[in-house]
Amino acid sequence: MPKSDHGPGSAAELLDVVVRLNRWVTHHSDWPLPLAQVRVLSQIDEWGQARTSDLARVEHCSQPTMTTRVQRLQARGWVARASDPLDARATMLTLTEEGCAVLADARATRARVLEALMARMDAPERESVQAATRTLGALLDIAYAHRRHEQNKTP
Amino acid sequence: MPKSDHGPGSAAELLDVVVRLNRWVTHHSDWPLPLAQVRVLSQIDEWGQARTSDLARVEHCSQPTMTTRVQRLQARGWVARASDPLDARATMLTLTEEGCAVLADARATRARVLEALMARMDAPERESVQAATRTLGALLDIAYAHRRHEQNKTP
DNA sequence: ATAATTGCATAGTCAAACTATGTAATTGAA
DNA sequence: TTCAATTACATAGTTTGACTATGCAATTAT
Repeated sequence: MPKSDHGPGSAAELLDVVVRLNRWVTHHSDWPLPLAQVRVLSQIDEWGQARTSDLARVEHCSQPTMTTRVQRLQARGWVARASDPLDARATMLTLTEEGCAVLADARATRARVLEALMARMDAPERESVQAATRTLGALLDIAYAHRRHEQNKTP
Repeated sequence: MPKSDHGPGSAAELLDVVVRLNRWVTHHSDWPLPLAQVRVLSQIDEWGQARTSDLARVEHCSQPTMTTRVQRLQARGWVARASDPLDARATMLTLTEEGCAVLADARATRARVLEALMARMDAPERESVQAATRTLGALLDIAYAHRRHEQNKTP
């Protein structure tokens, strides 16, 4: 039993559960690739296209670090670069077909681990999981909507 | 819109939501400490006490790496080591009072970010979030129960 | 037009992870 | 019991990878 504990239904508890679910799935899906690279692929996929500096910001790393990461992904043929017609300084990064496939594979590998768990649930429990997914999705929508209100912060 | 997509209510979607929620909270709570160290504290807290090699296993790193991490935590006075009376080779790691406080602080910092989000929800929505927390907790219970059945794997 | 800014790349330093190996304690077999 | 095998952890040395500082080219502002 953990020493520290928190009330039921609290935000802290949700975070705790989310972190542990993440960790469990990561632990039980052996994936040869560095997770940091997969996250970059995932971000580019989410945005359709992205700039190096944007990726550095969301990945919480410096811009040179992201530059080298992207170079590695490009060397593997998973990311393509095209110059932005509106701004010749910037380079728009997109996923290649192979990059999409690798990302899909990574996601499927992780999903299978979770599916194996859900297979041990009965129908109403699985329905609860789907409801939970929708609920957390709604929470994320609020987060992303909220983000736009605070984009002018002091650096 | 992302190129790759998956069906609603699927395990993949749950993982996606969970990862993004995690990332959003991490991104919006500025914490001066390396997250890897907090995760170690969290694991020791979860187990009450732990060995270096156990922590290395769950943290997906080599044993020497975990040794140095633990040494850093011990140097900060957050982790205490005691020799296992049943096995003089092993050292049992526990959280100190300060370590507990640091961990609680880290969790509270992250929780506040999520609470700010939930404050923008109405009562029934918050109730849904609590239900989601319980559901994912149940999923984790299945995971942890399942773990005991596969502890004799081929390395 | 020129200064300031922005986006990315490169250079160099440093922290941190890994492999290989060593030491001490425990377990098992002859 | 005694000696080999195993286990838990620590140490040494190498290498990967992240950061700061800086440079160059394109863009924006005055």
